[in-house]
Amino acid sequence: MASRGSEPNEPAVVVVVGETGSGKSALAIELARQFNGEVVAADSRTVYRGMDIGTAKPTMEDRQGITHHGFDVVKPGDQFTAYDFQQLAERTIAEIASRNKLPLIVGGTGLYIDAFLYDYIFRPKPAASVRAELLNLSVLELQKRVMESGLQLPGNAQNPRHLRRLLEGGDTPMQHNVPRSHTLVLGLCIARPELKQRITDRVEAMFAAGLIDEVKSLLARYGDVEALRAPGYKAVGAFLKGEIDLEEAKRRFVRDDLRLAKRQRTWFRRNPNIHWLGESSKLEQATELVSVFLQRH
RNA sequence: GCAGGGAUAGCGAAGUGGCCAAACGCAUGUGACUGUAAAUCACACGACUUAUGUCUUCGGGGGUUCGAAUCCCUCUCCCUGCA
Repeated sequence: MASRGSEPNEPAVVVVVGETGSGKSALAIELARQFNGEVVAADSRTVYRGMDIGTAKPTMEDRQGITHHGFDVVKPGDQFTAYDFQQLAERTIAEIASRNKLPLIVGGTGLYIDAFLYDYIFRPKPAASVRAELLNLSVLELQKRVMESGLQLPGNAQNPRHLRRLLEGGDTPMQHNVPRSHTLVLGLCIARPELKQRITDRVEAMFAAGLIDEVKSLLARYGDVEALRAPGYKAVGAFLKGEIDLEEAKRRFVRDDLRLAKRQRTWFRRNPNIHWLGESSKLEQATELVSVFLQRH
C-alpha cells in the first residue's frame, strides 16, 4: 500500500477540478504548456475508448502536443473503478515525474479525485459471483440482507449501490481528511447562467461534430452498457430508439449536464483543500499559484 | 344564441362539504455518496418560519353552512354539440 503524506520524495502534483463545462481541460493544457507538464484525466467516461464527442474529450488539436493519460484505457462495457483510477494515477504520476515533468490531474469525477487525494483505502474486492448475485436483489431484499448480517443500514438506505457495496465489503471505510502532500488543488466554478450557456453551445457543437453517429456505433458495438449511461449518450440513445425527437434529445442533454454539474459542485464544495479561482483572469491566477507552489516543492 | 364540458399551486393532473396548503408526475432547489460515481440515492418544493406555529390560496365577485377547492347565484375566459 502506498504510504502518503510523510513520504519525502513524492512528486509535486497539480490537480484541477471543477464542474463539467467549466474549462478544466483547456486550463490544464495551458498549464502543461507553461510548466512542462503532462495531463492525467480523472474522468469516469473519457477512460472509455470511442466515447469522444459526447464526453468532450479534447481532440488532438486541442491537446496542442501535450501528452494526455487516462483516456481510452478500456472499452465501454469493461469495468473501470475508482480503485483502478487510483492505481493508474499513482503509476502514471511516478512515470511523469521520472521524466522531470509536472503531472497535472484534471477531472470532474469527485470520487476519483478523492481516492487519489486522500489515499482512499478500498475494501477487498468481492468475488464476481457475490457481486452478480447481489445485482439481482431488490432494495428491500438488500436491506434485509444487511440487517441479517448485523450491519447498520447506510445513510442512504434506499440506494441499491450503497447497500450492495456494504454487503460486499463489510465495515464502513475509514475517513481520510489529510490530503496528499506536495499537491496543489485548483478549483474552477462558473456562474450558473454562464454555465448553462456554455453547455448549451457545447451540446450544439457535439451534434454538429457527429455525436449521433458516435452513439449509434457505440450502441451497435457494445449494447446498452453502464458506460453509456451518461447525459449525452442516454439522450441520443432515446432519440435513436425513436422515443424522442432531436430537440428533446438536446434539451435533455443540457438538462442532465446541468444536473451533473450541480452534483459535482456539491461534491467539491465540501473539500476544504481546493483553491477556488476567482471570476476573472483564471489563467493568470492559476499560473501564479502554480509558480509559487513549484518554488516550494 | 341554445345545450353541455372546463378553469386547481412553475407546468401537467387528482380531489366533488370537514382527515386539503391540497395526491401524483414533470420541472426546480438542497444534500448524501471510499470499488461501474457523467452513476446511484434522499429530502424540500404557497408565504413567513425554530415550529406538531401563523398567514394567504384552488379563474373574479356574492351567497348557503358551525365549516367550501368541493353546494347555490353571477361575471370573465376556454373547449365541444346545435343553431
